[in-house]
Amino acid sequence: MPHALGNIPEPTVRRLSLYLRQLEKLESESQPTFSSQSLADALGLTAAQVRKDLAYFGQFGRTGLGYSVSQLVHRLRQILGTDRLTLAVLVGVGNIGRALATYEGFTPKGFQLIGIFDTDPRKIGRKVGTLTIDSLANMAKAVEKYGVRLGIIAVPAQAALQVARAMRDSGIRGILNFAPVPLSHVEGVKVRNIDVAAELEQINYLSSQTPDYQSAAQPPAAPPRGKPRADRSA
Amino acid sequence: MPHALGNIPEPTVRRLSLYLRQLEKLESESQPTFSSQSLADALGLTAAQVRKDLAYFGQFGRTGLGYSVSQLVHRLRQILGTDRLTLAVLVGVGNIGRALATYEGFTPKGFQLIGIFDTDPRKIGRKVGTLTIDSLANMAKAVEKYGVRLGIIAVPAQAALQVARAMRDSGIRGILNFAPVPLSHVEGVKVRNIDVAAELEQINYLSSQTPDYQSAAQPPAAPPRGKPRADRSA
DNA sequence: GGATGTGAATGCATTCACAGCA
DNA sequence: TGCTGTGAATGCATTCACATCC
Repeated sequence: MPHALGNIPEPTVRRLSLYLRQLEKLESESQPTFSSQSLADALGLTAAQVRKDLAYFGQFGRTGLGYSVSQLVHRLRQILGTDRLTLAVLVGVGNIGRALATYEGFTPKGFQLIGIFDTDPRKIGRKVGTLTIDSLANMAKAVEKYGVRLGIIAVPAQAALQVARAMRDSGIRGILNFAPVPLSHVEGVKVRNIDVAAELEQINYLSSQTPDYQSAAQPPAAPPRGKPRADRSA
Repeated sequence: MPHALGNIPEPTVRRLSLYLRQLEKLESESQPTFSSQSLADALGLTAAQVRKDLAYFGQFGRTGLGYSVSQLVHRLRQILGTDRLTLAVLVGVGNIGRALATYEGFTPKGFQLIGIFDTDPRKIGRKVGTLTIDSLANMAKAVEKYGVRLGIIAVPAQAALQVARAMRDSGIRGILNFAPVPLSHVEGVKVRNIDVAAELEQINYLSSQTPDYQSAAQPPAAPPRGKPRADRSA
């Protein structure tokens, strides 16, 4: 049986995207197979972790031989839902919204932005890339009409919650939120928050905890002997 | 003793930013104190978790009374290093880079972009916001001169690793990476990756695992009785 | 009564270590 | 020999539950 799925730990799911990236690279280099060790090395993880992650959704490797790149690419795309086109809308065409609206990275990954919305009357009607900014009031209609699954929020903080609910109520299933308010607990829709300022705070904290790389001009204080430790931050 | 610090779990650090956000909001509403419960509710976490997190760096609450908003805001800023100005540079002025260069969210959080760099000769010399795009070759000089701590990478995937190393070698301590390559294991510098396409994949996966909110017009299948569960995604 | 701080218990994710297969 | 798949062991983070104090 092709494994139950359904119960994969979140950290694993997060790594699947990384695996897919790396395997696509191998595919473009015509590498037919890979080992858990080689993939782990490329990403700074451990081989056991890679194996466990992949084993969650079936037995793909061949003992002694490794995994087939193309097979895994196929399966990972299936799991992440990028083997077919997924539609998305964007709300909020400010700085970040504009950048996202013209981002070329979506299409090759199986996502397509089919509508961009704002409430500012001065913006409505303007073109951004190939899309024309529409009134937020028309979002629900578009979502229903095209069966849009994902929403991207790039509005100011105070408007975010309201937009998130509107998206959910119109049938959207998942939200990527760039507004600096955590929307994780909005009921009925999966949200992931990207907060640039908060990320900077994190790095600022982390980097103040570690010694200066410069001052260790010598090989940076030989790692305290032991198996490679995976770095959690990713 | 004001607690050892130095050993705070990463998930906790990530939440500190959220706490700070929320407390700044309370401060602007002139709320003098808060309880672990109220903060937890606002963010979709549990009270015990908030208490544990805060207890990592001292005893701030008063039994029976709660915590002082202003005291905690002060301390959190200290910990996250946003009580003083932190300088950053940006490399790669494409779509996303341009948006970040004009993002107004940095300053109020204690970060300041002091230089933007690119390798494209057609871009060098152009102004973006208040800054003028400079040649990447001049980055190291600027970093040393001003003691810049943080770097933001917004270049194409294949250039990212090289830029990261250049940043590290010039003395930068932490990197926020928007290029779709994981740089987590670059030695000598703390990296956090933001990969928009990967985040969409995550949401796409997660949202395909849960039932449709619409079709559950009834109270969505009464949560299987139990204490509130914190949502990990944040 | 209300709310903190914290050991103890639980629950998960990671790592180990090895059997098994090509 | 090389490398997977996986139970067992470890290591952490979360949650519980309660002593403690205003």
